[in-house]
Amino acid sequence: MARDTEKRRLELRETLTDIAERHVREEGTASLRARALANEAGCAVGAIYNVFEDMTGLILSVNGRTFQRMGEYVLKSAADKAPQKPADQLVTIAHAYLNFASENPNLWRALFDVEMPSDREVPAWYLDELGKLFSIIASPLSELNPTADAREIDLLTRALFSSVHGIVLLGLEQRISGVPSEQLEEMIEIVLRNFAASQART
Amino acid sequence: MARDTEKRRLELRETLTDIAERHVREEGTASLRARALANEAGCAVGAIYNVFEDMTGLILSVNGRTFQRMGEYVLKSAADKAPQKPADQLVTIAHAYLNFASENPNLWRALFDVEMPSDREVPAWYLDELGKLFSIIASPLSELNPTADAREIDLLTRALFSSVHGIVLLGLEQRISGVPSEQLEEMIEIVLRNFAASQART
DNA sequence: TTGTCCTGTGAACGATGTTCAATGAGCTAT
DNA sequence: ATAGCTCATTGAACATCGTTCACAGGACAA
Repeated sequence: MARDTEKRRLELRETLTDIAERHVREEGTASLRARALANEAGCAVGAIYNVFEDMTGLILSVNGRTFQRMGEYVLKSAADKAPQKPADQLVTIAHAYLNFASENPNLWRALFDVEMPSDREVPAWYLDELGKLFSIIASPLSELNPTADAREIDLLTRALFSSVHGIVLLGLEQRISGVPSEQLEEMIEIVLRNFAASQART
Repeated sequence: MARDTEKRRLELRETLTDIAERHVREEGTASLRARALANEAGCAVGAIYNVFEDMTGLILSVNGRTFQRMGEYVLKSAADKAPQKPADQLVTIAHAYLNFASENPNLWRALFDVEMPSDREVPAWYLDELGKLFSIIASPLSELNPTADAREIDLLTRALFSSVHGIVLLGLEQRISGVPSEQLEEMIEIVLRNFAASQART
């Protein structure tokens, strides 16, 4: 019996995540409604709270999938163009990140829009996924600068990721930056290549 | 009579903006309540809507002040250290931006958190203020690269601003990046100096 | 059949931003 | 001074929202 309900709940979790994912993709996180979800899933509103802690938990579940897909997408992009010089790898990775974000703007934005009540802690897998992204960047960086120790590489990784993230973020917010998306690739390339060039001189 | 009500409304606008600014500074945009504001201002809830289009309009009013103060702060920081070489100017400006953001995290975040209904347009002064920030950056950039045309400078400006913005953004979101704030200055400096060095070689 | 769990239910709750009929203050004309 | 009119202000009412929890009803053991 216990097994049975557990299975049913797992299915409901997945069904709800499916529906929520579609909504977020099409309309963004802000338009998620508990009642609409329950309707489409054919369950009661309360059922959502049997399976998720709250709406934020559901969004985190959607974000889990997005992180997964984004990681695969970036890795595949890098693999498809391998072998490349480290600087080119960085550009490839960053462009893949930009591409994923512009093709899935709402899902991508949801990754960073989650409003966490200060008491609630970020799930461990969330930081894990971010760590994976970082490690993809760290690899060509170490190659580019073999003498740097782990702490330096870590710092550079976060700096570069944040930079590219910022360009993508303000770039997709077209109402703020007004930058056409072709130029975003150029901007990313400028920052990364300038960085790589200086790094090589060291 | 018409003059009188206009004056009264202007005062209410300012009073409400005062109160809202304090709330945002202390608790963030998410904790703004129309009823609480009306209470503290000693007016009816409806009065808010006589003076602002909606809550978003009020937040925009707060953001106007923040933009103002931030612009002055950044300019003053640059002036205090003048004269500097272009690369040093860029670092000074970026550090000032970081400083302002970490000293006023909630107010700063509010600048970019405004959720605009897709139909409503961003106020012109909003883009103006951003333009001012950009021009502060563009100046040392032109000096650094005198042969670049306006379009190139514009691109570089947005790229650098977005990069620094990204570092500040993910840096202040300590639960995501976990980067101590001293290292943020270092990260910014790395990106900017590497950029400036490559630029100088051109 | 009866009794005992336990699970899913959905009406109810407490907030929220926003609206709009009603109030009343202040000005004008007599 | 008084009556009448205009219009800004009001705050109760409305529509929604996420979230809860007393309860109904099904599954299983005795």
